[in-house]
Amino acid sequence: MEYKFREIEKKWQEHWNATKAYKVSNPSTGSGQAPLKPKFYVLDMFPYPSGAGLHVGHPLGYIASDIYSRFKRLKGFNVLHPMGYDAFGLPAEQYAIEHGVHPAVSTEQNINNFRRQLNNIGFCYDWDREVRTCEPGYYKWTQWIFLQLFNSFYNRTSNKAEKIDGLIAVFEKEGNATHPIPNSQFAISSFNAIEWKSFDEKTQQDILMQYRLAYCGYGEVNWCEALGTVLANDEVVNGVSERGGHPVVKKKLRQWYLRITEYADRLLEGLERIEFSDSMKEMQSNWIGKSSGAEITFEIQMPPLTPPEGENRPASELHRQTARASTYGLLKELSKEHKQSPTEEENMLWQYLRSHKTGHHIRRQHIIDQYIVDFVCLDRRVTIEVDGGYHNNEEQRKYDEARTAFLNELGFEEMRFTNEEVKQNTDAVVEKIIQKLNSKPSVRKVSPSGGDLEGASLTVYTTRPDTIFGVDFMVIAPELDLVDQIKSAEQTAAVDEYIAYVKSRSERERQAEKKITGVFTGAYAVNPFDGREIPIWISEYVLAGYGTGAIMAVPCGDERDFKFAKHFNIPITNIIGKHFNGEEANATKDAILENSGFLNGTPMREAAEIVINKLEELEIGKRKVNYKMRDAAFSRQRYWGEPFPIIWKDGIAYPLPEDQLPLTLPNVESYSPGPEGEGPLANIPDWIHQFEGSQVPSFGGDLGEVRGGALETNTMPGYAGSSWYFLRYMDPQNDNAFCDRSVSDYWNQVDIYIGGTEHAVGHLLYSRMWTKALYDLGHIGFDEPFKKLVNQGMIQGSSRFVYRLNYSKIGFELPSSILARCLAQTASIEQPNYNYRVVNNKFFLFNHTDGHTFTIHFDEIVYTYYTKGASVLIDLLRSIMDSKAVYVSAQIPPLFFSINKREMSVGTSSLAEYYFDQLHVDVNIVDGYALDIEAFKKWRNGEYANAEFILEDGKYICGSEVEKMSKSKFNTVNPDDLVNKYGADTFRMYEMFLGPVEISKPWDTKGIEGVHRFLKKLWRLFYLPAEASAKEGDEGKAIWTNEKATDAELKVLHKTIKKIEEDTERFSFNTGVSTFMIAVNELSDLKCHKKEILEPLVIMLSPYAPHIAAELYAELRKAPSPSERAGGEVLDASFPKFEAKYVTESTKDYPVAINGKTRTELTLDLSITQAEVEQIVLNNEVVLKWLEGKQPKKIIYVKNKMINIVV
RNA sequence: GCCCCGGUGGUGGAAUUGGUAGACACGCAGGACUUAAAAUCCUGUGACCCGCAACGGUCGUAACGGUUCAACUCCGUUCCGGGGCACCA
Repeated sequence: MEYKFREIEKKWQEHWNATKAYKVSNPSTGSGQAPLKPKFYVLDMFPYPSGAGLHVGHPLGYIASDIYSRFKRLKGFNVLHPMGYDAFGLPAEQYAIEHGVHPAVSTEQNINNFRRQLNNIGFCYDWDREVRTCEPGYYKWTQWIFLQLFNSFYNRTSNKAEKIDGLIAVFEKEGNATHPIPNSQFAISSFNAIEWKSFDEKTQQDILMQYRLAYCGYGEVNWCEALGTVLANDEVVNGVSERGGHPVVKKKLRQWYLRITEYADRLLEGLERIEFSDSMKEMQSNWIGKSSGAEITFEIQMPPLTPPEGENRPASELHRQTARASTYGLLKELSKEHKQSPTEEENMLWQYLRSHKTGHHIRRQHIIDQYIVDFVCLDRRVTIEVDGGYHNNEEQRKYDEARTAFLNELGFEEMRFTNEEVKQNTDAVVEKIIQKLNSKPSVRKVSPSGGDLEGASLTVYTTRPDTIFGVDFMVIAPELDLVDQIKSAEQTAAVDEYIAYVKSRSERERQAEKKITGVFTGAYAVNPFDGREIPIWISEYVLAGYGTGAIMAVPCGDERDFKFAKHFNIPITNIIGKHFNGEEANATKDAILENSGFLNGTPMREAAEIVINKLEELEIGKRKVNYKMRDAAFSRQRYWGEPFPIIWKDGIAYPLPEDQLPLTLPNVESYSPGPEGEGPLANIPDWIHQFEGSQVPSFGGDLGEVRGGALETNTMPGYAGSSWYFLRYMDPQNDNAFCDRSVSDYWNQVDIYIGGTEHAVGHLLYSRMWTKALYDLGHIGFDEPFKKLVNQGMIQGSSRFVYRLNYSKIGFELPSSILARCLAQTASIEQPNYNYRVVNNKFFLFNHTDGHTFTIHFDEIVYTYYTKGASVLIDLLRSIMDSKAVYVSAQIPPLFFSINKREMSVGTSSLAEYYFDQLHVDVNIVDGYALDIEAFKKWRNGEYANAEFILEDGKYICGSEVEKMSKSKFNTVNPDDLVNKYGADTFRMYEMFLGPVEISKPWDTKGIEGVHRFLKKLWRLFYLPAEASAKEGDEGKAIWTNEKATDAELKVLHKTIKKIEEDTERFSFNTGVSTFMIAVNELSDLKCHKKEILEPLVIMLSPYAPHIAAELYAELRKAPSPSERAGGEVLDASFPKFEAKYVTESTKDYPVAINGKTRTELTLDLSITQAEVEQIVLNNEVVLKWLEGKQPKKIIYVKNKMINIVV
């Protein structure tokens, strides 16, 4: 029998399909009996079913995981090894836009194609567990989990996600004192219980939105008006869209976010408990980017105020810091207390005065000199007091009068109200206040450009507060509103121009830019410690989203700041003495500080603490732990994604009740965005308003019911469905829960997760966060999804290029030189009778003295010269001249030059690059580097059917480059073709044989023959090859025997068992394959056809080459006598057991080195001692020769390794 | 620019913990079998040098430097390639 892989593979695939051989059952379902086997969960990263289908790069990881799954099954585990599709995504929508095919349709087709291709390769997936994120039965639960996140907040005290109802209860009892708002920029920072209750629903919900794990905010997107879409960063190149080159601008849109930042510490901590590679962990922790330092507030320089008499403080402090230094410390505490326990009346009034509601900025419990006032508007110099009953007594009145007088002196006018007034006539009181405020002149600081400087200050985050005296300039992100506020009149034009430039830049470009750019705003900040004025710049390298969007630049200690200072000639202060050489920055922490005011002489390492303490004491800064990671944007202005189960009414987001899920995606006619850049769903009013009129329960129950408003029109991003899919595989058909808790308790974490490093910081962080949130909320019992991660390298494509002469780039020079050369070669054209000149930069116009003229196109000159040669060109010209007829240039076919002919034809390589278009050509019509010209002419429906070629050595040699494997680069190799030609088993083993799973490498089909030969050689251990049969009818006879194996054969077997087991366990499949090859080579040499050896070999091989192994195993077991046949398939066999006794050796061939260089070999007993070794070695002929009579200094003997003699 | 990974014969790669660099395979060359081809088998194959030959020598893991009895492996610097950088998945 021959190795007929097609028959065998088809037979077994059908058999496994029919017998549901890969069906995996859950402990509590099915027949009910709990599996006795331990579980093992092997998972591949979720594929996106692209229209291009599977190429040979995809199955690399799938084959690895398949081998591992089958191996674990042989080892006695209940293995979960599912597959499904991350089916929502941009490409399908893009395809829909371009071809009008609904994404659901194209996605379905793509999936079917994927699945067919996967089945071809013989994977052991339990297809009953397949999931697709775009199916309502799946995204129902994506939406459900979103609602869990929406209805939760992160409790920083208990350090976990909790129901937001609990937070509301706390607010009602004690305000937010114990749960500060995560977003420090939010208008309301703190409130007490009374305040909370006095807020209207909108305000309350706005506040709660600041806590929710899934929340709504605003973010900038790349908006392309021409394409009518939001673009990804990598779709924007140099400020224009990659497709079409249309302008792209930043646009602020309402976006959903996930509050992943609250999990930053736990995501870091969790890394210690999972087996990811160190580099992967490093990438994640770099992404999270935890750092500690300080947030420092710098006042922005004001036009000088007249200081009160006798006061000698810097003007900059006077505006806001109105307290007297001597009593400030005491009053500060008192002020805080007052703020926390306001009287009822004060609180009532505050609700009307806060947040600029009066049109003025009002502060409460503010310290002015030695007094605390209830409210003050510093701008209009008005104080407001709400008096309680005790203000009626005489002593108090005197005190109040003195205080009023004193404040008047400082320029403040005082307003007094009684509690009763406030309580009974709040509106009138507020009205009075507003009138008063409006009537007073503003002492507001206005920047020269007209910007409002009231309260303007600059907060920076720094990890090096110790360098505060080395700050020579500030850099703020150009997009901060503050820039408009502070820019000076002179700098306005420059600033605006720069901002326009930055708006056109992607974030990536801004970070990667080597060129130093920036503009001075004209404003100055004031160093709080020495009053030094520091110029404020804007530059693209500071991003608004990082830290506070502003940095303090210390050029002597930071390379980037240093270069910036040098470039713009900003003087540099050296605070680190000899550590700074003026040539480059030095980020040392070892220096003793100089030029640093009160820090002079302090080591830097101690200074940071001192500065932070001082900042906190002066209330101009605070200790701060910062994360580079930002909250994850969780919405897309797209159609093909999960709709949000959210209804908007009056600016409040109401969650859809769970019984309304799934909220299904409607059909659309067009995929263009809504009028304001919203997603395409905005164009379907019927869908948006489907809950109009129906009642939607609102929050908490006690707020009553809300009549439905409009549905959210954004959709969820690609990572929504993929952040939790590994849970759905466990319980894919469950309609009552995303995954039954008992089921997830059984399958638990993914034991082995296989995928590429490109997901290092996206998917892997998001799914870790979702898992932690689901864990916190009690839905699952583990908080890390993936116990062990194996990285898979990319299989790159080796692209081939052809070089087409670009006629449109041919100017006057090249054809002229060709013409000149030809004409010079021959006198046969009567040159005196003809002259020629160039017309339209496209033609040569020939003039004969007799008046005859004709023109010939440059292209034809060039084409004729290169394809037919100089003499033909001359003949052509002459015949035109002779005929004296009107000449029309011929149609010129495309002309392709073999790679090495380009440069030779045009002179230099840069000219070659200019004149020739480099085009990708399908690698499948190139043999090595030589183009199959006939196939090329038929390629792309004969687009190049009439092409002509300039060859070298009779061949067209292509250019090549290693690139990502992609259909658009025509460098994909389809696994189907290879499976057809060599079989799935060969294909699987070859992919593994290419090299380590985790290494990227270009695909090359060449070596696949070797693997195929190996399988054929294996086959010949079982069946007599035709040519070896002694007599007719013997061909393909089974030749295995029941003879007892020899020691040598057993040694081969057990050596192989050990190595295969180790290699498979550590994912070293390439060495595994070569181990099989070695074993088969050795067994062939031994002429071993013994069942005792072959059966375990076949079992070991079955994870790698399941079809051939199944066939041989089945055949072995039914022959030679039927009585010996045992039941069971190779799938459920047991992995053979290694026995050391067959492979132990008593001697070893030791390499003997002199000074580290191996000179000879010695076979020594393993039990030999150092002294014996020395004796033997020193009597060895080769050793003696190398010693040249010298005494060895030392003899190193490492047992079972080597011997080294040091001379 | 920042972060991570990689670089070994003509090619893919092996060397698992610092211990004989190049396993296994492709390709190539030569040979056997054959009318021939395919298939199969055998031999050789890092570079250079010496030699009739056996044997032997020198160099060699991107480049340079260091640690060590010993470095592909550890450390430092540089170069090159790949991945990621927040709306590709």
